[in-house]
Amino acid sequence: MPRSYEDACGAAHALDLIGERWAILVLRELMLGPRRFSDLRADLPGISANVLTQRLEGLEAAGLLTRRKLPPPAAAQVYELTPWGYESEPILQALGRWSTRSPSHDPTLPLSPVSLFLSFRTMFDAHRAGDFTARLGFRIGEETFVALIGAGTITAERGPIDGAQVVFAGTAPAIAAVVYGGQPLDAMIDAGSLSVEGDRAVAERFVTLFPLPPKAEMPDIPVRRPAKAGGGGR
Amino acid sequence: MPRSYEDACGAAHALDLIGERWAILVLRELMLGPRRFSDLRADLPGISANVLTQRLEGLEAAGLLTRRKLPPPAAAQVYELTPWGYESEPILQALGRWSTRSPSHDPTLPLSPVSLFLSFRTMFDAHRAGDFTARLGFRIGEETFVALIGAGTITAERGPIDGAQVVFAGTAPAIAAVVYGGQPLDAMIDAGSLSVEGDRAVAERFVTLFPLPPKAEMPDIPVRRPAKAGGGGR
DNA sequence: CGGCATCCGGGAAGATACTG
DNA sequence: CAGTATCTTCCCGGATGCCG
Repeated sequence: MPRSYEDACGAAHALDLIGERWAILVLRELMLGPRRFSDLRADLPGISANVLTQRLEGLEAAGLLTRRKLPPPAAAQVYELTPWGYESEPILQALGRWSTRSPSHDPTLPLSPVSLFLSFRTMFDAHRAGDFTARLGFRIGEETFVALIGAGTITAERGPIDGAQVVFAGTAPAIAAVVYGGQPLDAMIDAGSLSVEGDRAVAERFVTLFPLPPKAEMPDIPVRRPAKAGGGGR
Repeated sequence: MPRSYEDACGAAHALDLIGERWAILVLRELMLGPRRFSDLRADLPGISANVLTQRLEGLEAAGLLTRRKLPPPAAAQVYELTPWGYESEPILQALGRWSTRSPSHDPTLPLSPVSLFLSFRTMFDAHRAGDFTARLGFRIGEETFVALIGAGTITAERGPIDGAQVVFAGTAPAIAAVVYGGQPLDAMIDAGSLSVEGDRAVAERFVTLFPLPPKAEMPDIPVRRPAKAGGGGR
């Protein structure tokens, strides 16, 4: 572990383990189950192969994930979080919940499917859901996900969409635009960005269950003078 | 903001704002109220002045802190979190709570006073406290802090120790050794590492209210072969 | 194709020295 | 005390190539 903070504070130690660039986002992509190297790379736009390799090695050495060989014929290797690795989800939730108040957040950026479903877990409002009960399916690319709502709780995970009352099909950003961006479902469907099959009323209700808090106010920043010569060297 | 993750995920955006090295620890040191540049530097062992300057500028630009001039005679400048900045405490708590299960955590490292009191807020166990009520004072160096326990909640903040039933005096690591390290209060007092004045029974009860979870199990790491020649280059 | 190594350029972090 | 300037070191990110 190069460059530790050398600080007994728990937060500092956590950052020793997962504070390097991309590390937390790698955890995010593994939070809904094992993935392959190229899956991770595809859903972490901008990461380079060598950095991903380094992070996977570091997280493995820290005991946060293991690598497993899938049984033949799919002789691929997959990376999977350890139980302790899965326990890092509250960190992702705290980061995500806090940043929704950021005035500089840009919701038009790319969004991975895993991010979307973790955001459902994070932003679900039990009070708004009341005694609403539903089983929703989502088809995003080749993958399917299921959300189960009931008793004021939500589960959101990878899984088959069989038995869902309603199935959304589209990209993660398109679904996010409806749930978080206030885009009307009709408009998205008419535009061909999204398709919804099954109980439309359930779909309409679902998209109201994830309210965002108001943006934080930005203080005036009194102008910073651009550094004006002086100072020494060695 | 150089080097953004370009990802609409809330966690990724949070890391754009506070993911740089030291940034979260700067927030930590400001979490209990305004501090001066040299205070921050003293409690962030290892940070260099220019990096601290950069972080303060970045966090100010992001709207997380403001700088204020204290009124004369103390014409010093202080850095203070904005309301939104204070709202980042759950991130610190999630990091800290999660890392207590790390097998590699070293509690003998240095610990700042602010870290200690934030850890009280984080690790307080309401169930263990039951209907225990107390007012505790802490003297650490030149600073004093107060913890108030009652109705299954705790407050821990900077403040005068007047009216405390018991006053601890010592370093943050010494107090942590008793609360988290299982060191008996008597032993620490006899060794001169700590002094306790006032109601000893209250002190003894207090140090039992912050239990640590069990360490995570480390998976076997199947040996990584140390790279065996080959590979390319340009 | 998946995974990993190596080389390179740029930039952030760390250490040190100096200024107002 | 509160920073700023400079130098060095190391990490990140992109490109390329080898290997199973």
